[in-house]
Amino acid sequence: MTFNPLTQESAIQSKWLNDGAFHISTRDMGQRQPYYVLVMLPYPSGRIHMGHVRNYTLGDVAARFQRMRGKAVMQPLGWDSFGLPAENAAIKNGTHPAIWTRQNIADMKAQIQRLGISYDWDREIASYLPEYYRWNQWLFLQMWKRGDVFRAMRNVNWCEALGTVLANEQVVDGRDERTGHPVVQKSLEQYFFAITKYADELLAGLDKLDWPDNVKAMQRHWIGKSEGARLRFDVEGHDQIEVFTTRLDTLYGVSFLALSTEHPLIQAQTDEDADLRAFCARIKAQSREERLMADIKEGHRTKLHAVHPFTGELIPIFAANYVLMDYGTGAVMGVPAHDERDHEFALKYGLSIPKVIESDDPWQPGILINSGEFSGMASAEATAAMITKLAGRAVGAVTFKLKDWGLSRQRYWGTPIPTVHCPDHGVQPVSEDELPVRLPEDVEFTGHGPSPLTTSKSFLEAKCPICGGAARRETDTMDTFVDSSWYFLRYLDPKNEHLPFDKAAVDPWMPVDLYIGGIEHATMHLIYARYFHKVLRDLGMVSCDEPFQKLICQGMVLKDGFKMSKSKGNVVDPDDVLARYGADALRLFMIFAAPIEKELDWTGFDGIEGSTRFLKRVARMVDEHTVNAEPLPARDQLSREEKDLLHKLHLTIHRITEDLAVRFQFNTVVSGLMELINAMADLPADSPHRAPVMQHALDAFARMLSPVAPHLAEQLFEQLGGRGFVMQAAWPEANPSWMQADEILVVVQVNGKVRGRVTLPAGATETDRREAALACAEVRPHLDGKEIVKVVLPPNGKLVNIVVKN
RNA sequence: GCGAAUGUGGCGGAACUGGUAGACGCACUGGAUUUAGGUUCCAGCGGUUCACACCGUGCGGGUUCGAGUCCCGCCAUUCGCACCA
Repeated sequence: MTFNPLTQESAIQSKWLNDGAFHISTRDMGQRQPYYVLVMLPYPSGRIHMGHVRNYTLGDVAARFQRMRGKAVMQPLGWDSFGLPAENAAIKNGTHPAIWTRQNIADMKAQIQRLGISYDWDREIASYLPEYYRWNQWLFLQMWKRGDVFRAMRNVNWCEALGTVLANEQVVDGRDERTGHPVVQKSLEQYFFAITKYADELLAGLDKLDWPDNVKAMQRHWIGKSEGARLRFDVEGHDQIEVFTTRLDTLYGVSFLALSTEHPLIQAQTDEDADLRAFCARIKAQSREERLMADIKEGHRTKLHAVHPFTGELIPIFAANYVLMDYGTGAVMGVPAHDERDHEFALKYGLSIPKVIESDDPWQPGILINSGEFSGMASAEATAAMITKLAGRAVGAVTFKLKDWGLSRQRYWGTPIPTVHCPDHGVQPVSEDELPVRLPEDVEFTGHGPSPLTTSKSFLEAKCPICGGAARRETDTMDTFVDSSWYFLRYLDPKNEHLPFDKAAVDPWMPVDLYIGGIEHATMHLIYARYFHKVLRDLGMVSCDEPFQKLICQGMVLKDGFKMSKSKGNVVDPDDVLARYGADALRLFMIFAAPIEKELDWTGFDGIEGSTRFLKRVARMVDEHTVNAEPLPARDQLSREEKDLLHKLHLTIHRITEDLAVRFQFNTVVSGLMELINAMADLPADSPHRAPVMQHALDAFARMLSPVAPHLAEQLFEQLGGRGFVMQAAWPEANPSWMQADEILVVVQVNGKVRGRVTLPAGATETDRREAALACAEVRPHLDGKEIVKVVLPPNGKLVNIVVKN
């Protein structure tokens, strides 16, 4: 049979689908161990790109390999199908987001199916469907009951001209990216998940995960745990100010307090201090980028003074642009001698810089000086002593950079937040039996303007669950990160009409054994999903602590060194490649061309031509082979070349198995297969037991090819007389006795330089090796006239190093 | 600035516990087959050199019988964070 992927691949795909070969359920798990392979929930943009192809191929190689090794493999796919692009498309084309989304999903699904990925499509989910998002709402209500949801004010990007809120990516240089209308910060009351309650556990849990170190480092940094103390200063004529500091030991070095411009005390002062008011207004007007770019510390001296708790000295209070309201207490004690930022600030405003720590590095802890009774103590000791002495005015405290998760979006295309606003009872959750709160259909997409939800009469009218009176339905929708924070659990029980999922359905499969996706989700998605999982655990809905045991982050697919993008015009469409070369060649290239975690450069079609060449060569070799049912002859009857080939075969089985199961180094799986084919091609045509030896080798080869190039592997397996699907056949086992060669090549070095090679029987002793090495003809000239100091014989038996001196 | 990672032929990369550096592939060169192109097959392919030999894994040092691999100090690139008190 010729190699003709374009016609054969779809036929094989149909056979798999008709046979239900990708289906899995807890019931038919039986004695098999579970293996859950997951790829990150894709956004249905309508077209797959090479990044998807790489991602899905990597997952499928793992899934198909584990299936052949006898695992019960769970590999689902679904759609992250809420979000802004659908609304933008609706504005542009006048198509309802649901129609656009449904069509995109259908298109992308067809493309993915042409790749031959072994997804169990019966588990497909889509977050835009009420059957899915009702459970977002249900989970929100459970979290509301537990106090995991709260409402608070937060700044949003507000465009007055359009009367709407914009996402960060819609704001460029302080203006709406389309219309150019100015955008300002406006405070709105919004919903938050109290993720900081779990900050400590989210940090500690990282240690147990088999994740890339850089991702763990990014999460640790994001959580940003910082240990120190909170300390209250008295303020003349006002309430106390609380500061957070990690260096309470420097307290005698305080020469000013710096407060955020948004700090309540500063805000209160703006009424009577016009200059301060102007300063705060100017700082507020600066965009985030401007503040970062400027990189200059600015402050404004208020008329207020704090009192030093030990010395009673008066300390000036400043409003300063470098103090953030949403970290710590929004106020810092300025210690110019021992903090770089405070130092810069003090120099600018002519403040004193008293030195109170003796240390090699002024910014680091050391021994206290000029600090009253604490002088002479080490920093750590002094901190503890000061807390005691301050008698309740200071307490040890921990602060996190992690912020509570604001989930409100002022958008249409998302999960409606299931609450109502009652004039008498405030914000109330709707009752569970009212779910789902559906998105209304009677809406128009006019372009910019308020969310269509705010104009839908049918949607807005609701009843208060307390008094039954008229209430206004909440028009905020949920961040789409909510959808992707628990979807991997819904896959395990996708049709459940009573719960998001049944504990009994998810426990056998969780945690996910292998999660593959891009590094861009290192913080947000991967922290939110971990948080949700811990909440679900505390709700008694799952048993394990962490959702994703092993994580692999694939590198990007580039073209000529650049990220593929429409604007650069360097996009290679996977469909074009599929149409010319077929799925197997594309999959093979994706696996072979670079290590998983590195960038993969699509250098042109040369690479995939090479993959095709290899597959054709493989197909030809099987065509030229005559199927043979004889058992493999005993080892002592085989020729030297036959034994060499079988030796190579079993070494390769061992290596490929390790690379797939343990090392997750997939590119060398392909090079191993290539080496094996090269070795088979070298077997002489007149080799005495050629047919049974080749049968044995080709059979194992077809099985090992199957995860990477599953279509051709099916065809070859059938040609070789295999029964059923190769994808359901057993993975070959490396036979340890065949991994031992009869003869060993021993490298002979003189003073560490390779000078010769000798071949010895496998059972050669150290003495044999030493003698053979010293007798080796190529080595003799390097020994003549020299004194042999010693002969090193490493235990691996593959090398001899003769150390000589003149 | 802080943190992390990575530096190996023309290119992508391999070398698993310190033990033959450059597996495998791409590109390239020569040859065979072919009317020709393509395909396929054979051979070559780190540098200097006729050769012997020497040099060679970012640079400089160290440990070792032996270093791409371990240690110290630089340099470069990439990524992440970036006033986090």
